[in-house]
Amino acid sequence: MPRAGLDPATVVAAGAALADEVGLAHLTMGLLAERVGVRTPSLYKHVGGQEDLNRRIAALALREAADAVGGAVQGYAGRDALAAAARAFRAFVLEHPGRYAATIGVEPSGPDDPLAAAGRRLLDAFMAVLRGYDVGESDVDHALRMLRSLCHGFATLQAADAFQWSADIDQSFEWLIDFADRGLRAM
Amino acid sequence: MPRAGLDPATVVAAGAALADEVGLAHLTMGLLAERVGVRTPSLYKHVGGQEDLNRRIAALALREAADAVGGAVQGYAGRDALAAAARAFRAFVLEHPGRYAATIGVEPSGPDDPLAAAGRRLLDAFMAVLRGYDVGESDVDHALRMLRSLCHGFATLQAADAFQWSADIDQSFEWLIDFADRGLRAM
DNA sequence: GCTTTTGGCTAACGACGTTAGCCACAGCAC
DNA sequence: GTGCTGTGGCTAACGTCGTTAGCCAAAAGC
Repeated sequence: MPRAGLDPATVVAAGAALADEVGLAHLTMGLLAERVGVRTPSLYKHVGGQEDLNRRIAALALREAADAVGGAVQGYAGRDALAAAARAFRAFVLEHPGRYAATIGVEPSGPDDPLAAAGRRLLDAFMAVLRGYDVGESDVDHALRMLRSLCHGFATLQAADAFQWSADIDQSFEWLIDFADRGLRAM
Repeated sequence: MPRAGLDPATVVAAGAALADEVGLAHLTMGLLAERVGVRTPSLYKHVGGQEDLNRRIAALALREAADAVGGAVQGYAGRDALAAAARAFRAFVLEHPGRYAATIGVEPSGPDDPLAAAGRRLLDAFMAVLRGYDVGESDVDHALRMLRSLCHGFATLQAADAFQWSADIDQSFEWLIDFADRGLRAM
C-alpha cells in the first residue's frame, strides 16, 4: 500500500479544518483518519493522541489569530487600530470556531511549550493596540485583560449563539468597540 | 435491593456538583452513577442521556447564577450595583466552573425550554444594573451584551487559567468594573 | 543492493454511552 | 392481608471511540 505522505503539520491542519466543520466536540480520530485517507491507528505515528492533537490545534489557532490581529493592526493607531484588531479577532473566531474552541481550557505545560509562545504572540498583537492610547504603565496589564475578556467573551458568546434576542449583532460589536475606545481615551 | 430514592432533580444536582469537582469533560455517566449509589443504566430512568443531563445542568447553573446576581444587586444602584453583580457572577463561575461550562454551547430547543427561561432570568439581573445608569433605549441591548461579554470573558478566561502573567487578577477585575462604570456613566 | 527507519496496516482491548429485558419493591384497591 | 400495577433498581449486551501491540512494506541511507 502506497504511503499517504502525512506529517504532523498536515494532520493538525486537517484536524483544525475538520473541527471548524463539525465542531470540536465531534472531532473524532476516526473521522480525521478518514479525512486524511488513512486508518485510525496510523494517526498515532504523527500525533500523540487526542489530547496532543487538541493542544497542537490550539497552538495553530493562536498563531493564526495572532497573525490575523497583528496584520490587521499594522498601519493603524488609536481607535482605528482597536477596531481593526477587534474585528479581525472576531472574524477569526467566527470563521474558525472549532480550532478556537480548542484553545479554551488548555494550559501550556511549560514555558517552552509552543502553546505559550503562540499565546504570547496574540497578546503582543493586542498590546500594540494599547500603545496608541495613553495607558499608564500600571494599567497596561489590566487594560490588556479587559480587551481580551471583551473580545473573547463576545466572540465565544456569539459562536455559541448565546445572543438570542433581536438587536443586530454586528451593530452591538461596533458599539462595543466604541465603548472600549472611549474608555481608553479617557484614561 | 432497596431503592435509592432518586429523582431527576437529585441526579442533576449531583451531576452539577461532580462537574464542578472533576471538570465537565470528565463527568461520566458511570462516575455519576457511582456518586449517587446506583448502577449506570439506572440513571436513564431519571434523565434522557448525557445530552439531556448537560442541558439540565446548564439550566440549573443559569438559575443559580441569576439568583446570585439578582440577590447581590438588591439594594444597590449605579456603580455599587455593577460591582456587586460582576463580583457575584465571577464568584459563581469560579466556585462552579463545571456547571457553568455546561451552559456554553447549549441552545434552547424552543421558547418554552426551561433553559431559555433561566437565561432570561440571568439577563434580567444584569438589566437591573443598567437601570442605575442613564442608558438610552437604543443602547440598552448593546450595553447588556457588553456587560455579558465582559463578565463571561473574564470569568471563563480565569477559570481556564488563561491569564498567565503576573499582575494580580482580583485587581484586574476591580479595574475592569471601574472601566465599565466610567463608560456607562459617560453615556 | 542491503540495511535501517519510517509509516502504513490488522487485531484486539478497555472505557463509555446506551438499550433491552428482567425483577423486586412500594403503593393502592379490594 | 392479598393481589395488581407501576416504578426504579439490576444484569447483559452492543456500538463507538481511543489506544496499544505487533506486523510488514515502502522509502532512505550506506
